[in-house]
Amino acid sequence: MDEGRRIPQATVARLPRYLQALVEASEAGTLTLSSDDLARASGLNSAKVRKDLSFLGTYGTRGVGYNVAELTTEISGVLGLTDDRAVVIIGVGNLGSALASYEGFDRRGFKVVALLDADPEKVGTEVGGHVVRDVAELDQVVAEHDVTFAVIAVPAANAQDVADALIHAGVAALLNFAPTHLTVPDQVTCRTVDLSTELQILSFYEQLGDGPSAAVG
Amino acid sequence: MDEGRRIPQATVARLPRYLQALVEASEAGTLTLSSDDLARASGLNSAKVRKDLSFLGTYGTRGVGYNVAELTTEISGVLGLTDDRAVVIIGVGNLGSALASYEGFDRRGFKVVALLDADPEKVGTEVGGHVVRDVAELDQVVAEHDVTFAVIAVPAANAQDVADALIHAGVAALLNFAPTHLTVPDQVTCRTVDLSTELQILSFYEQLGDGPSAAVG
DNA sequence: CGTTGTGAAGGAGTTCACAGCA
DNA sequence: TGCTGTGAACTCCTTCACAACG
Repeated sequence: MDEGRRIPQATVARLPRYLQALVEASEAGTLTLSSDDLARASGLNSAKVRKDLSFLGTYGTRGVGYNVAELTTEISGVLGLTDDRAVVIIGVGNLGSALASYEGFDRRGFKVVALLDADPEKVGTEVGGHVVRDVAELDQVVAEHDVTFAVIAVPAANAQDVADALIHAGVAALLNFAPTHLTVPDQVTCRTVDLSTELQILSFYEQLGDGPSAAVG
Repeated sequence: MDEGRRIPQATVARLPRYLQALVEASEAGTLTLSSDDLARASGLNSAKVRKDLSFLGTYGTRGVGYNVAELTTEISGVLGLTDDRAVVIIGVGNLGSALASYEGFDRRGFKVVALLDADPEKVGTEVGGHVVRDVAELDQVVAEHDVTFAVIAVPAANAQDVADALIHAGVAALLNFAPTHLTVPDQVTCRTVDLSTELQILSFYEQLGDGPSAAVG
């Protein structure tokens, strides 16, 4: 209930994994999980799990473990997943189209409210249950649906311009799939996921013949 | 030229960014870049850039900067990007199809040699210039093309089985897009990229009204 | 008795600040 | 003079080990 603590970045990056393990446990009818159970499900060790969860407060019971329902609620709350969040996807190429049809968004409370593209050929077509709108309507769409999240799936050359437009429109969080660094003001959060970067990192460890498994984005 | 050094994980994860900045500089006709130039292009600071590059050896010239061509070769070499690597994609759903058509792979020396799926309806169809093959042919495909990399784009429930089959077939590096932790032996490298995890992390920092921008996978 | 919660120790990564070299 | 390369300080994260407690 209290929120005085500052949660370390590394811990924040792992909370989604715990959440997923909790959801799976819940679906399987499990009522409590020990730090060791959570560790095995997430590929971590139990000390790390306990330390991470201790930053959220005291939710475990000694000798028993963590209550699945209670911890699920707590982590969801900390991550800000209690209300649905409106998301727009910019760029309806291969990746943008795939993301538009991805069910994982809705399942976690992220509601895709619009797809936008600059290509007149694409505007008006239907993709993943949405009619593609013109990127020029961005401000309007953002205001209309109170959009806070955007997914950038445009070519690298246009990504910074798109980001600037999104920020101007009032979007506060960007998930960037363009293989380029985006410069954003402090109050805007941006994460970049680059597939070829991932493969290159993989390549390094592969040629080493061994490497740290795992890795969240 | 020497390779006695152990390169820190954090540095490895940033090398692709430098490589990208170098390629862009090269295309723009720039011959040298200072650590400060590289820092600005990658959204880092110059001390970090210099420290990172110092792990590769001594490639800079004091008072001048780094030779673009030379450093490009060096980083490519360290990442093991000198030869083309054969990649298979397992799972031809929305995401798998998008990845099959993604040009970023080829551009970095990763050659998609086959798409595989378990669904008989999909086997035989053409996606991104490849005829989809049956996942039962996995061993054969891997042997045929000397495949070392695989992209897993199947539902979470099947991901571990697919990973096991890939490892059995001799694949050494996995890029997993299924939202689940995969257990792999030490000599196999696995990275997981989960879109909804990314959004959840984003959500945390968004509600904070501020956060660390950037983030490679 | 089993499992959490946590100080303390240890390790990794970042930043500082400047000597050293072109 | 300008920029690299790097020891040293610092901050952040992980692991250990055990007291506290249901």
